Amino acid sequence: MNTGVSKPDTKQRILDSAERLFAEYGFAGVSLRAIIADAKVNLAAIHYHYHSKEALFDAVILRRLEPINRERLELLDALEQAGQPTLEQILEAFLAPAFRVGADPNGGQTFVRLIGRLFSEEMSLFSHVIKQHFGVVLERFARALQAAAPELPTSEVLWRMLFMAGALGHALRSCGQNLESLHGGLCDTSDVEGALRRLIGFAAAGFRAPVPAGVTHV
Amino acid sequence: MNTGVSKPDTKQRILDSAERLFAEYGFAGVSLRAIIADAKVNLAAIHYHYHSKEALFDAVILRRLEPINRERLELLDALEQAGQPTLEQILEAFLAPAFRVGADPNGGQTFVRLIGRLFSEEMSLFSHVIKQHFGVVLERFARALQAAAPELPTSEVLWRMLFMAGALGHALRSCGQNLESLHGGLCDTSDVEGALRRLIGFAAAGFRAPVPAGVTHV
DNA sequence: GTCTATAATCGGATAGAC
DNA sequence: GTCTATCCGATTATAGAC
Repeated sequence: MNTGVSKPDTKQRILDSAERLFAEYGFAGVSLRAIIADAKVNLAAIHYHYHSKEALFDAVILRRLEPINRERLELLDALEQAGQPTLEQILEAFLAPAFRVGADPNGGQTFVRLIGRLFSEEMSLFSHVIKQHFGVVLERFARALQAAAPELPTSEVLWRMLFMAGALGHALRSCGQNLESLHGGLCDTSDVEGALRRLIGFAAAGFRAPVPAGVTHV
Repeated sequence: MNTGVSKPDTKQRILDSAERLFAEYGFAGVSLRAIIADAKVNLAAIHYHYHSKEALFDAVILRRLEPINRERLELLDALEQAGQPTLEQILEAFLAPAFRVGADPNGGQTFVRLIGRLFSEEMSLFSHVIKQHFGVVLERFARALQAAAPELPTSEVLWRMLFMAGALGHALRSCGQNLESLHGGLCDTSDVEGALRRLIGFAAAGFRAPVPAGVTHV
C-alpha cells in the first residue's frame, strides 16, 4: 500500500489556492470558503490540515520564504568568503532569490506578489516565526552593506535598506500585474529578470548617494 | 438657530475613525461596526452620511489625497516656469506633499500610513475617481522626470518611478511605526523631514544610475 | 482523512419611528 | 439627522458520522 500520499494531495491544493488568493486580495480579503471553493476541497479539511486561518497563512508564507531567505544567506556567505563584496553583489544576493521565484512556473509568479503584500499586512499577522526569519536576514545584510559602504552612518544604512525593501515589495506586487491603466503599458512587468537588474542598479546608486545635509543620526 | 453643524460632527468623527482603522488593518480588515464603536456613533449614521463601505473608503482617501496631488502639480508647475528643474527638485515636488501630511498633528500621521497601504489594496478597490487622480499626476511627473533625465529610455523612467513609489509607500507605512523589532531602534521613523531628505537623495541617485546592460525596452 | 451538518458569530445594509 | 430593530447572507470553527 501507499504511504498515505495516494490522494491528489488535498493539503497541497489548499496551500496553492490559499497562496493565489492571499496574493490577490490580502489576508482579510479572503475567506476560507473562497479557498476551499478554489481548491475544490471540503471546508473541514482546511481545519484538519492547518489549525486556523492564520496558521494557514503562515504556512503559505513559510513554504516559499524559508528557501528564499536560506538562499540569501548562502549567497552572502559565498560572497564574503571571496573577499569584500561590492554593493551590487550584496544587493543581488538579497534581491535575486525573491525575484527568481517569479520565474518558477509553479505558482512562483503569484507568490512574488504575496511577498510584496506581506509588508503591508498587519504587523501582528505575520507570526513570530516569520518575524524572526526576517530579523536574522536583515541583520546579516545590514552588516554586509555597512561594510561595503563604511562611510555611511549605521542609521543611514538602515534607512536605505528600508527604501530598497519598499522598492522590492512594490516591484514584486506589480510583477505580472496589469499596470497599463497607470503607465500606458510602457512598463513590461512580466520581465522579471529585467526588473531585477534594474532594481539592483537603482538601489546600488541609492546606497552610494551622499548623506543628505542636515539629517540627524542616532 | 444653527445651520446644522451644532452637533460635535458625527460625519467628521466617522471619517477620522475610519482613517485610523483602515490605515491599521486595511479595507477588508475593518468592519463598519469597528468604525462606529471607535467613533462612538450609530451604525445607521455611516450609511446615512456615506452610502456604503466603499464610498466611505473613497471619502477617507480623497479628503487628504486631493490636496496632496493638487500641491504636487502646483509645485511642479512653479518649478517648470523657472526653467528646467533638477531631478531633486522634481522628486521633492512629488514626495514632499505626501511626507508633509505626516507633520499634520490632526491624523496626518495615520493617513501617511494609509496612503502607503493604498498601493497594496485590491486594484478595483480604489475607485475610478482615485485612479484618475493618480493617473494625471503620474503622467505629468513622468514627463518632467524624462525631461530631467533625457538619456533614459521612457520605459526606464517608468521603472524607476515604480521603485521610487514603492520606497515612498514603504517609508510612509513605517513612519511612526514600531520598527525596533526589525532594526533595533536605530531607525528613527518619527523623523519625517529626515526621511524625506533621505528618500530624495536615494531616489535621485537611483535615477542617475546608468541603464543596466542587457535589459530590453519597449 | 474526508465528509455533512450545524453551531455561534459577525458582516453590510435597510426600514421606519422619532 | 439620529436612533432601534432587524434582515439575511457569510464567516470561522467544531462535532461527529463514515
